[in-house]
Amino acid sequence: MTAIPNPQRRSEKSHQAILAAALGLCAEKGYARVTVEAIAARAGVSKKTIYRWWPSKGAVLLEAVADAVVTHTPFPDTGDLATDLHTHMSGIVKLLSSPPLGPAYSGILSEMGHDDALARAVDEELVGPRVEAAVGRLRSAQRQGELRPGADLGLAVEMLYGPVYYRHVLRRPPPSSERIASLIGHVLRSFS
Amino acid sequence: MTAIPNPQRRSEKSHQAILAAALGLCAEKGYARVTVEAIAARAGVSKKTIYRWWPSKGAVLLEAVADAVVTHTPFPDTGDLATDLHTHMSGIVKLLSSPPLGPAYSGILSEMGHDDALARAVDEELVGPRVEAAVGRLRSAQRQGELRPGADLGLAVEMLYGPVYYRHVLRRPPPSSERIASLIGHVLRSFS
Amino acid sequence: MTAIPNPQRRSEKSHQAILAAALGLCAEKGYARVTVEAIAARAGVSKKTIYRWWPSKGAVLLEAVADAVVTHTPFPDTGDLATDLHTHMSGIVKLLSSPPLGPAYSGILSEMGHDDALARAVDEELVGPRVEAAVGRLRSAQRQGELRPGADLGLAVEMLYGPVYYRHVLRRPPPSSERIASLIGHVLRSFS
Amino acid sequence: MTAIPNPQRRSEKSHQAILAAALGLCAEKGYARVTVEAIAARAGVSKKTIYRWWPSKGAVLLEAVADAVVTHTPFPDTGDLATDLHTHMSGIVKLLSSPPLGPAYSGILSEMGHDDALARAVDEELVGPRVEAAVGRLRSAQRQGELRPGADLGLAVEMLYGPVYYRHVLRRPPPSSERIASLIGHVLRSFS
DNA sequence: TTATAACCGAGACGGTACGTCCAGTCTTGTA
DNA sequence: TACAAGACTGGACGTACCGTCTCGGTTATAA
Repeated sequence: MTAIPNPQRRSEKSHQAILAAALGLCAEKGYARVTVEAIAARAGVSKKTIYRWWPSKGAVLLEAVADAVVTHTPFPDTGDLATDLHTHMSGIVKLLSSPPLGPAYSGILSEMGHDDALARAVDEELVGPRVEAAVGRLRSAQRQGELRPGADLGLAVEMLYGPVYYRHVLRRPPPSSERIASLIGHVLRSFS
Repeated sequence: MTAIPNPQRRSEKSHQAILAAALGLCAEKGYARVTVEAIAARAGVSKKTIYRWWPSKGAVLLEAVADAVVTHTPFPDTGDLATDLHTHMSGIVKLLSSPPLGPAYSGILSEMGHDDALARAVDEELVGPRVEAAVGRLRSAQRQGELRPGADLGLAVEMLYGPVYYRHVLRRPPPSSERIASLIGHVLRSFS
Repeated sequence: MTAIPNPQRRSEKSHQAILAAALGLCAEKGYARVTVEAIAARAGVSKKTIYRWWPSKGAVLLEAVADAVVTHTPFPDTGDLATDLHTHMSGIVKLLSSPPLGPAYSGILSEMGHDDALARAVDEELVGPRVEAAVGRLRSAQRQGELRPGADLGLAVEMLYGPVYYRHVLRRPPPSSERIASLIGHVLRSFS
Repeated sequence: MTAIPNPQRRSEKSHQAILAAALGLCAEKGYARVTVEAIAARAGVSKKTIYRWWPSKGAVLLEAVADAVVTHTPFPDTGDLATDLHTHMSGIVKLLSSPPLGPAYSGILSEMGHDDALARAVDEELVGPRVEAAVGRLRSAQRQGELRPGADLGLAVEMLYGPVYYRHVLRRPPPSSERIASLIGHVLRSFS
C-alpha cells in the first residue's frame, strides 16, 4: 500500500525549486542528460521528495512545461479562421523550436514511447484540450459556412498539426510562417 | 585517435547474430528495455564487438530495421496516384504498428531526439530516400496533369506523412485504411 | 570533491558480509582471482557499496585480515625472551602459510608494490605496531641485561622478521619451528 | 595439442624489441601498468608473437631482467669475506631500488605470488644460482676457519638476504651501506 | 500549547547498465 | 611457417543513476 501524501502539507518552495531546476537542466544539457539525481541536487531537495510527488522525470518536466505550453499556444477566435489557425500553429512551432521549453517538450514526446502513464497524462493535460479547442474553433467556422457541413474536423486538425510534428520528430527545420500559411490554405481549401 | 576497424575482416556471423538479437529483444521487451549488454549476451558476442561497429544501440536497431522498412513501404507506380499513395502509406502505418519492426522504429524515432548522429543516419538512410521517392511519384503525376503545375510537392508529402507520424508520436490509434484514403483524397484535392 | 560518506549510517550487516565474502573467495580461489564483482555478488551487496567504503580490493582484504593478524601474532612477555620471540614468530609463520589468512596476506603484500595507499595502510595498521611491539620487548630485555646496551634493536627485529618474509616472497617452504629457534638463537647471540 | 614453435626460425629482431619495450614500459609506468598489449604495440610486434614465446608478461620481464641481475650482483672472492658479502649485497640493494630493473624485479616478485610457473623460473634462473654462489663463498670461508664448522650456511644466507627483502616487500627505505655492513657483522659474528 | 504525525534534507542501499580495458585465442594475408 | 595486424569472446573494471529505504530535523495541524 503506497501511502498517499497530503498535498496540503506540500512544501511549495521545494515544488517550485524542483520545476525550475528541471527546466534549467533541460535547457543546459538536453532532456536525455537530465536525471532525477541532478534535479534533486540542483533544487537542494531529496530524491525522495521528487519521487513522492511525481512518478518519473518526464512527469516533472511535463508539469514544468504544461502551463507554458498553454500560454504559448493561444487559440483566439477573431472571426478570421485562417488567421486564428496561423496564430495558434505559429505558437506551437515556436514552442517546439525554442529553449528551454522546446527540448523539454521534445523529450517528453520521446518518453511517451516507453511510459504509458506519461503518454496518458500528456494526452489529457496538453494535447487533448488543445485538439478540442481546435476542433471547436473549426466547428464554429463550419457553422458559419466557412467549412463544408459533414467535414471530418478531427481529420482536419490532424492535417494541420501532423506536418508540424512530422518535421519535429524527424528533426527537420521547423516550418516557416509562410509554409504554415500555405499548409493552412491547402487544408481549408480541401475542407470547404 | 579513433582506430577505424577493417570492415573486410568483420565477422559476418557476429554481425547477423547481433542484428537478430537486437530485433528479437526489441519485440519481446520493448525498445527502452533493450540494452547493449543483453544484445551481446543473446548474440553470443562481446560488448566490444558491438561498440566496435556501432556507436549506439539505436544505430544497431536502425540497421536491423532499415532493409525491412524499405521492403515494407514500397512505392509502386501503377498509374493511379491515389492507389499508389494508399499502398505506400498503408505500408508505413502497418510498419509503425506491428512488432517487431514497429517498436524498434518507434524507439529509433525517440532516440533521434538526443542523438544527432542517429538522426542524421535515419534521415540519410531511411526517410530521405522515401520522401524523394514520394516526391518523384507526385512529380510524375504532376506531369500528367493530375496535380496542379507549380504545386509544392514537398508540402504535399508532408501533409500525407504528417498525420501518420502525428498519431504515432502522440500514441493515438493508427489511422484506418478509410482514414488514410480520406486523407489522401483531401490532399490530392487541395493540390489539383 | 570526493564526498565522504557518513560512517554512522553505514550498514553493519553489509560491512560484515563483504569482509566475510572477501575472505571466503580468497581462500577458495586465491587472491589474484578475487574480484570486487565477485565479492559484491557473494555478499549480496552492490559494487557501489564496496567502492564507497574501500578504495580497492586490497583494502577490503586488509581490513578482513587485520584483526586476525593481531590475534594470531601475539607478543607475550613471560620473562623468557627466546620463548616469547618464538611464540610470536611462529604465529607469523603460521599465518603466512595457512588459508584463508595466508593467501590473503600474501596478496596484500603483492599489491603494496603498486598501490601506495595500501602500502601506507599496511604499514600503519599492521606492520608498524607489530614492529614496535617487538622492539619494545627487546628493549625490556635490554634493560634487564639480556641484550647489549647500545644494540640496534631495529636491526635485530629486521634480522628476525627478514628471513621469514624472504622465504615467503620467494615461495620457499616456511621455516620449521627448529629453524625459527635457530634463527632466534643466532640473532640473540649476536646482540648480547 | 599446442604446436611448439621452432626456435631456429624465431625472429631475433622481434625478440629483442619485445624485451626492450617491456623494460622501457616498466621503467616509465611501473610494472602493474605494463600490459602485453602495450608491449606488442611499442615493439611493433603482434600479441601472438609474445604469447608464442612467453607464458606471461612476468616471464617476458624475467628474461629482460635476468642477465642484468647477474651482472649487477657479482659475488667476488677477494679473500675478505665481509667485503665480498658487502659488495654482493650492495648490488642487490641497488638493483632493487633503481629503475628500470628495480620496479621490474619488484613486479616479478609480486607476480610469483599467483603464478607458480613464474615462481619456479625465478627460483631456477635467478635466486637459486645466487644463493648457491653465496653458500659456496661462505663454505670456502668456513674451510678457512672464518666460520664455525657445522654452521648452517643456508640459514646464514637467509639471515643476510632476509632483511633486504623484508625492507623491500614492506616498502621501507632500502638499507644504507652502513646498515648492510652492520648486518653482515652481526651475522658473521653469530656464525663464527 | 504541546505532541504527534507529516513532510523534509540527506544520503546509503541493492541493482542494472554503461562504455573501456586487457587477456588470451583465432584468422587473414605477406614474406 | 613465422610473422604483423587486428578482430574475436570473455570478464572485470570503476561510474552513473535508478528507485527504495532509513535516518534525524523541522513544521503545522489536532489534542
